[in-house]
Amino acid sequence: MINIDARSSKPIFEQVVDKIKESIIIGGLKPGEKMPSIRELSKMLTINPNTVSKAYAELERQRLIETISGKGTFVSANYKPKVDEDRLQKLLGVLRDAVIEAHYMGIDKNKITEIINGIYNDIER
Amino acid sequence: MINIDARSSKPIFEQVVDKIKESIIIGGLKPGEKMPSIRELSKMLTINPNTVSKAYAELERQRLIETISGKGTFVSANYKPKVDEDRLQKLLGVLRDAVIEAHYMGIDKNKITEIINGIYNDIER
Amino acid sequence: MINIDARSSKPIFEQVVDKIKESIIIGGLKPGEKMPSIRELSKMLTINPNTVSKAYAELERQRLIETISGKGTFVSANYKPKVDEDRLQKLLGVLRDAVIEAHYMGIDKNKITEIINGIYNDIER
Amino acid sequence: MINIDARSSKPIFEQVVDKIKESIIIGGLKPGEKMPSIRELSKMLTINPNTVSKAYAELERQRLIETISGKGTFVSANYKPKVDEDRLQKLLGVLRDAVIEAHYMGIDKNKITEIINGIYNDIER
DNA sequence: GTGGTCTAGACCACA
DNA sequence: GTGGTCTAGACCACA
Repeated sequence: MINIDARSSKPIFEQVVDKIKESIIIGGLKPGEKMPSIRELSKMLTINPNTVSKAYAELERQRLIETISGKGTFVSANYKPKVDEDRLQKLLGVLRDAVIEAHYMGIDKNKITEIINGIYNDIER
Repeated sequence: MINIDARSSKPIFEQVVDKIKESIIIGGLKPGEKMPSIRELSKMLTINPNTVSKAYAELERQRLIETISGKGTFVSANYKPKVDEDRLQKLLGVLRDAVIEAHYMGIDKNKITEIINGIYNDIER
Repeated sequence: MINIDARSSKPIFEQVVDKIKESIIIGGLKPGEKMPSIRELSKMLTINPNTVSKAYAELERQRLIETISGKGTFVSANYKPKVDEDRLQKLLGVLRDAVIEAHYMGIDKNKITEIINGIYNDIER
Repeated sequence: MINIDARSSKPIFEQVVDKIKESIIIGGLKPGEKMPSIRELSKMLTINPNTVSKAYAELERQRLIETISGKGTFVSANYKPKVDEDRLQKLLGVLRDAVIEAHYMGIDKNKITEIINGIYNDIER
């Protein structure tokens, strides 16, 4: 289930994008499966259809979902990982900042490793 | 040295905050050491003094630096890690999103662990 | 043979129109030849009959095919090129946009000329 | 100058994108130069700011322009052509369709070559 | 029913 | 002043 945190500084459309990406990994949404329509999802999340539309557009750009004209939106059946250099640099930056942030919270390397392991346990089966 | 990327989507004041936090960990800035004044740093980075001011305010809020009126700003000599629940949750969220993002780039758990190790090697001595 | 890409942003009926126009040029469909019925073609392509109907209507409007009531639909035997001003302007616009797009992909005039030649080799005999 | 054709089937935001791409090639907009702000351009074209915003977002995605937080949007100083396979296939498809369309308008290979030459004369100096 | 586009209007953080 | 996000509401082509 997708739950939106309106107080978060992360934009709503981005929360939707991230939650859907997570759902696909966890298996809640399966390759080829039909996504809820923009109108349906906007009602489920009580957010504006335009916001869902923006999230879907971003997911389509990343090739995670595909739109079939007049029929709806579907989880891509054949996603291929892409090694975009810019995205990689951004990821490295985010991880670096996270490690620094953790340090000032008293979280050391061992605890970070534990956390990462926990995330993988949570996501993979 | 601090280098700012004006084209980044990360706000400049946040870049300054993060770079200074990194400097303190790496040891470029030492506990008790005097920080450059707002005017000095704004000239060094060719950014607006208000932006530096905002960064310093944030660092002070986090107790990483201290301003002694009439004397200047100093790296805190006795920083104590704080485990604010909100900050912790945010960190967990960032790491989770990073792992998901990595997954779609074809970066698996082993590579993430390598990357984390690399960051610690880079930061700690 | 006609292959339809449901994921394409080009509407299916337009794909059908374009493929048939191409078939006629290449010679797969000859002047005077009987076209498959709407129902037949819709089954062959596994698309909605309404969609084929729309495509046929467009082709008939362009005088490329003719329906003889009770007998079926036929490739026009005596097509005469028309230089509709609107269509010409549209074509010029499309070509201009294509050249601009090519430019930003690092494709120069010589390569464009090669590509155009390749298309004519592919289409004409 | 950018002029919008409201009756065109090409979406307004796409017309803006294409016109700006053309302007950059022709030299009306130079690398590093400041773009009109979203509000300014929306007034100039008498279209909604959101529409301009969408166009700018697309141009930024294509790395043709860059946003500097709080300062505005600028033409990228160091654009590097990208050879995205999907974009290339789309370009080939567009050119193929254009050639077919031209054929039915009585425009042959020689005339197409003339037209292409004309476009390059118009665009390059 | 489906997604795509557009307008009008508002709010916000950043510099 | 600048761009980014979001809502409300409308219209449209496609299947």
